[in-house]
This record gives sequence, structure tokens and C-alpha cells, in this order.
Amino acid sequence: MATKIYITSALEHVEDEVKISGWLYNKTHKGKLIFLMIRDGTGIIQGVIFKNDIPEDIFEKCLHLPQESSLELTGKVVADKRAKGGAELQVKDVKIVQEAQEYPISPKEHGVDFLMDHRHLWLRSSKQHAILKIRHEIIKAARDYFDDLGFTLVDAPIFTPAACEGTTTLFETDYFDQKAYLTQSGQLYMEAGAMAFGKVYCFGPTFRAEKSKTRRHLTEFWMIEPEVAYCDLNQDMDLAEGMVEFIVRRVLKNRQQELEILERDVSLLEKIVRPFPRLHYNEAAKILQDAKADFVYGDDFGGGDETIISNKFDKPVMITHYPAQVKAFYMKADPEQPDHALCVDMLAPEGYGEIIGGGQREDDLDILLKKIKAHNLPEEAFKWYIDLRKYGSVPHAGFGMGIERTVAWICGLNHIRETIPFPRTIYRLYP
RNA sequence: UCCGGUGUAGCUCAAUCGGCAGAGCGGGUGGCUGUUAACCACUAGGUUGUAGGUUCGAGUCCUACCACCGGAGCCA
Repeated sequence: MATKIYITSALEHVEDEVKISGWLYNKTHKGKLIFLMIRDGTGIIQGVIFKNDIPEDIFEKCLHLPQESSLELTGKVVADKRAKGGAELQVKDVKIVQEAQEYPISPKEHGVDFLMDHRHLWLRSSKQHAILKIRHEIIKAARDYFDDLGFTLVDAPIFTPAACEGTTTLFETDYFDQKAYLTQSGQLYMEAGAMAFGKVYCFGPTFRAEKSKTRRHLTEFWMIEPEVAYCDLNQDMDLAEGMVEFIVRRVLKNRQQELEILERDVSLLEKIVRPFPRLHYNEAAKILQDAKADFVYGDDFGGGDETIISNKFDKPVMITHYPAQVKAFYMKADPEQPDHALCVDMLAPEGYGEIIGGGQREDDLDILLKKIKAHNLPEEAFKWYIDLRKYGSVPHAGFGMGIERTVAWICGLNHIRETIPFPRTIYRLYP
């Protein structure tokens, strides 16, 4: 009786009679020989069918089997240098679970729009498969990092009563007899969590209704957001660089095969070790001025500015102390230079831009109230948030890391849309 | 929202000055016992994004619209 195996373990079953359940990835034939490339989600193996080994009608059926037909192959695993992966299946029996209709995605080239229209099928392709395996590894590593440090997962709500940051456009939705907004950050809720649990994080989707139309933007994306009580900016940066190093090391260790499929230059990832450079905003501004970039001191950095700065280093760069006016209301001002905020942005190398934004939060009740007023935010909606400064306020800090941008960087992709299973952009809500 | 670009067979793209609508892949049929995006032969496949306009004649020129791509701003 053949034992059922997954393709990933095929090399452990050489000379065994096995059964593999999967889908037809590709096919070729030569006279009395048929080569079936089978994938099962764990890997790809070649099944070889000799006409004389198998009933005539099954041979004929396999000859005309469309791509992505679902099948169960039974046969012996043999080592063979001619096969990719070093082993192949000598097929003795084929059970066709379903003969597929003509499959739209051929192994040849396709355009982005066509592939995105077929995203539900495109996920089966080896490159997309590799990206999403790495995405999973990154998410798991990030969670393990915080879990191992004693953080508690405290999930933030998706429906929120008002803007978290006020500046950006929100998705509005009907919520019974009132309006609700889809969250654009879990951070304010994490501040409440940090005061209850000390060290917390959330991991969930966030929504931005801005009509951004670049390779770095989605309308729906995922963030992991830690928040720590009794924590200052420097400790916050220690936490952030530790996490990024941990994630990269984990991907290099567990996802070599996927990085190879993506033809990622891993030597660049191997350089991602602590400490990461830390630059004051003024130092970063100097780099831009020396590079004669079209940049005005006091402004936030644009995408091109970020690339100029990050290209000076082969590690992620942390830029601190942005002018307070370009940052959100909850950022704490630096006591030594009050027009600068105790904040940090981490820029990924190779021009991938900002992957982390964070900093120390305003913990003084009166200053916070003034800032809410200055930003024209509805004080009523922030009543609970203000409460946190009334009942045992402490210095605290945190950050948010964008999962998709991190995946794009680690995978070496030039567009963020392939880093999430079903991307949402201003022009795409399907599939 | 602004700037630039693209839209032709199922897919990726050609089509010269405005003059017969084409190729490769994929599909179908046949051949081949070691293929890796196989190969060889034959074959089917078109409302040229939509609506107008100019012209003897429009895939090609003009106008509007639609869809998408790239970039800017905003941000993770």
C-alpha cells in the first residue's frame, strides 16, 4: 500500500511506493513518455509516465490533461539527476480528481493587470507562492520576537469612532445610526493596552483612503504595532532594530529556497545586523543638501529623499527628531529642542523607503490637550485617550511596522502589490 | 487630484507615410522513450477599449469618455 506523502519530503522516500495529491503545474511529452510536473503546495515534483507501464486509456487522458487539473499519482520515488529537485516519481497509477478547463495563466509572460484579475489563480505560481511563504515567515518571526520578550497581544478594533491621526483620509462606513471609520492605526488603543499590560502589540489590517498611486501604497495593509510603558525613544529604537534583525535572520534561515526562487541577493540581507545607524533629522537633511536634492529644511522627506539617504548605508537607517509640525499630535516634543519630536522612522535599504514609524508619546495631560486643539481634533472622541494621561501617566513609546513594505524589501520586489494575497489599491477591489 | 504613457486573437506583442489584420505562446490534430518555457508538421482563432468625427479609405489622424500602467503628493 502506497503511503501518502507531501512533495517537500520526497527525497526522504526514495525507493518507496507513495501517493502524491496535487495539481498539474506543467506537462510535456515525447512519444511514449509523459512528464507531469505536479505541485501540492509544499513543492513540485516531476512524474514520469511510460506508456507501457499504465493502461492505454489513462495514458491517453494524461496526454491531453489541461494545466492545473487535480490528480493523485501513485508510484515509486527514484533519485534522478535529470529531474529538478533530484527525485522524480515513476508513475504507476493516475487518478484524475478533476480535469481542469483551459487554464488562463500559461507558463509564459503575462501583464500585471491580467495577472491581478486572476490573482486567485496567480497565487499558484512559484514566484507568488514564494513571496507569500516569506510573508508568513516575517509575520511569524515578528510575533515570536514580541512573544519571547513577554509582550501580550492586544488586538485593536477595526471600526473606530474617529481619526487616529486626523491628517489622512479615512474610509467611512455606516454603523447602525452613526458613522464609523476603518482604523488607520491601532496605536492609540495600544497605549491603553501598555498601561494595562506593560508591553503589548497588535497585528491587524489598517486602511487609508488616500488616492495614493505608487509602488509603495495599498489602501488596505497590515501593521504590527508594539507599545511599551516606561520606555523612551532610544529603548524604542533598540526594540525596533532588534525586531528587524530577528526577522531577517529568520527568513535567511528558514526560507532559503524561496529567496532563491525570487533570485534575491541574500548577501545584502546578511548585512542586516545591529546596530543600525541612527541619524538626527538635521544630519539627514545635511545629506540631502550635500546631494543637492530638491528638499526644503523643515519638510518631511519625499520618496526620492528617502532613497538618497538610505543609499548611503547598507543597513536600515533610523532617522529621529523630525520637526514636530510634520508629525502626528501624539508625538512627544524633545524637551531640549521643543520644535523637534521624539520620533523615529526606519528606512529600509536599497530604496525601499519607510518600513517603520514610531516614537515616544506625549504623556503630559496639558500638552496633549493643547495639541489636540491645535490639530483641530474632536476632543470628545479622544476622551478615553486623554484619560490615559489622568490615571498614572508614564513615559511610553512604540512603533508600527508595515508588513507589505517589509516583505517587498526582503523579497526584493519592485512593487508592494505582490506582497499581499489579495491587494487593495484605489483601482482594485477584485478579486 | 496632477503629470506622462498604454489599450490590436485566450496571453505577450508587431502592423513603415492613412492603403489586404500579423507573429510567438496558449488551444486542437498528428509524430517522437528523458522533457525542464521541449521540438517538428498541420489547424482553428479578430466588434483593433467605447462613442463620435475627418477622409475615397482609419488599428494608425482629431474630440470625448472608460480601463489600466508609471510617477508626484500623502503615508506604513
